[in-house]
Amino acid sequence: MTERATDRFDDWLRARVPARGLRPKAAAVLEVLLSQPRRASYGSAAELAQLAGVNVATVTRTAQALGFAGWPALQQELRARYMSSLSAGQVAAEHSGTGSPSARSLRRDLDSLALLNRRMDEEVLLTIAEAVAAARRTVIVADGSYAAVGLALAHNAGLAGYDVRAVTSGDAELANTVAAIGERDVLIAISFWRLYESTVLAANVARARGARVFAVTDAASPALAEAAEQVVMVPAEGVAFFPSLTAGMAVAQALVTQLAAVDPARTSASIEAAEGMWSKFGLLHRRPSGG
Amino acid sequence: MTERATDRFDDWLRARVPARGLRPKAAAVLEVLLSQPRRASYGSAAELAQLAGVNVATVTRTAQALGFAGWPALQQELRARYMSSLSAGQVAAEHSGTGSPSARSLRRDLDSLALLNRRMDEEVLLTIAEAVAAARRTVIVADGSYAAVGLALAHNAGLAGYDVRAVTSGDAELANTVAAIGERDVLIAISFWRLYESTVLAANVARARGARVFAVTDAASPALAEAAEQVVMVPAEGVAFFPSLTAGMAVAQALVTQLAAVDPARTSASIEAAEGMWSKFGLLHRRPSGG
DNA sequence: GTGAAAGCGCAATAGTCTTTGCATGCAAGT
DNA sequence: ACTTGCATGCAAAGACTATTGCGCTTTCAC
Repeated sequence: MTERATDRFDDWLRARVPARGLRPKAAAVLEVLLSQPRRASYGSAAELAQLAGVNVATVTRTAQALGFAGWPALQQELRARYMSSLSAGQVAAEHSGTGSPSARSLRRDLDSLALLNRRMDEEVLLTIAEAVAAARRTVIVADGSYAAVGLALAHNAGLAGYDVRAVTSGDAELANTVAAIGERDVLIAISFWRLYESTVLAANVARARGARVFAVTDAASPALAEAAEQVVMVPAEGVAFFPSLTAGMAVAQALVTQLAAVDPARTSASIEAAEGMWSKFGLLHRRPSGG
Repeated sequence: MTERATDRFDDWLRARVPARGLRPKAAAVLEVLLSQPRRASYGSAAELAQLAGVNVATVTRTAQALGFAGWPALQQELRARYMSSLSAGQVAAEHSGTGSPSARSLRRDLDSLALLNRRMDEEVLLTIAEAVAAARRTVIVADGSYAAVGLALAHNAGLAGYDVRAVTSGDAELANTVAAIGERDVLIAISFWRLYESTVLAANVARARGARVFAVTDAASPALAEAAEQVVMVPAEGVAFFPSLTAGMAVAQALVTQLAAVDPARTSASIEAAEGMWSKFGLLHRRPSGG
């Protein structure tokens, strides 16, 4: 299957990690390699270093630690693997558009979503959806711009009839909410690009309290992966300075869709109730059924 | 099919050939570009020269003859074109309704994004970006689950150094904010599926007060289209009860990317300042750089 | 057949990228 | 508390890449 292509890419790279493991900064470099293969396969060592938040030298040393002669050697292998994982599927395309930043951004998101589509393991999403469905309550931790994804997830899950709350407004609220987490609860940590200290902390505390913890991220940081039962990897590479939230949003959407399928009756009832309320409050401009 | 994608790629490159044609050696270079795009997009000018049986200098001159500054410039365009022609093809893969709900959701989003990519008029995004850049302040109205898109837009635009605020917490706040809107302001209304009454009202009031009004929506409702100077149409069809926010998020991302390109210096400075603050406050788990 | 013009390779130059030696700071163990 | 070892950043060195000026060679016109 096509899905295996990217898996092979990941596995291949991970298999080269030496027995004694990787130092923190080297691990950071590896994360970037896995989460942004395109950029890594084209860019220079210096560019990669900046993305990983390390010095250029560390990139070279990481390449050597992975068993390559240096960065160019690693990059060459990377190119071959990544490209073949891309072209593994049917290649049919229609592509037009000029090089304006917005057009490039759209194209990039399309690429990322294609990558996500192939890489995504549905089993993981199913596991998370079932956990949320079974939970007493679900808390979503999402800081920075990722808050948007968390909010969307919480909103729609709520609509589907589940108690899902997004914590997005700072450490104080986060502390209070985490304090109330218990054994029958679920915590989902959403984090792209930069990992906030408080997110890791919240995940660890929740885990210690017996809650089930999941993570949605663009790079499997050891700190987060350790606390999480399952990690959903999402490409978040953007064309400008900002990581793209598009693929993350697609995952949120997929998760809610899966959640809605766990107990269709419950979801239908919940949505019907919500629609009733909308009408009652006169919120909508054009009504669902023209009423 | 593959041939179609390649045709596009070929056409684009051939269209850049100057009127008076190419000299023999330059034609040889072009031939290699067309027949081995992968190698060309990764390799150096010297490698390409060897493949074409010409001198390195000829490669550079051919790039210039094709209207690029030099080989690196040509290569960059080549990469973008070639890569997207490859991966956009994944979109055409398997339209079947099989698979888990989450997998279907991802596929649907992928389709939507492909559609968006084809239909999107970059001119509109450019217009909006420039309006926001020129505005004293920008207000984003986004209720319900669309609030997520609005928040993402506001957050990233803020990071890029512009005063963009999302109003998402109800009619009271909306009323207050709209009351402060003036001639030099911009309002962006985001609305999918359901159109909230208050959104239409806000758009009309802002328009009446002389602000520039734009809309992002999945269906051009007359009420909103009337108030808006430009309407961005976004596919938002989901597989379950919920409209998908993925394509909307992609538009937000594209918009911010375009905005960041309006005044790169301003954006860079703003982001640098933000990064400095993150370090100062110790928010991040893995720091950008140990320095 | 001769002169002019243009293509093209050679080689020098300027710039960039990778690697490595060295120093520093942190952490673990005595 | 001191020492030792290791990870990491800094900076210099070395290698490579792209571009451009220069001159040779081919081609076409008269």
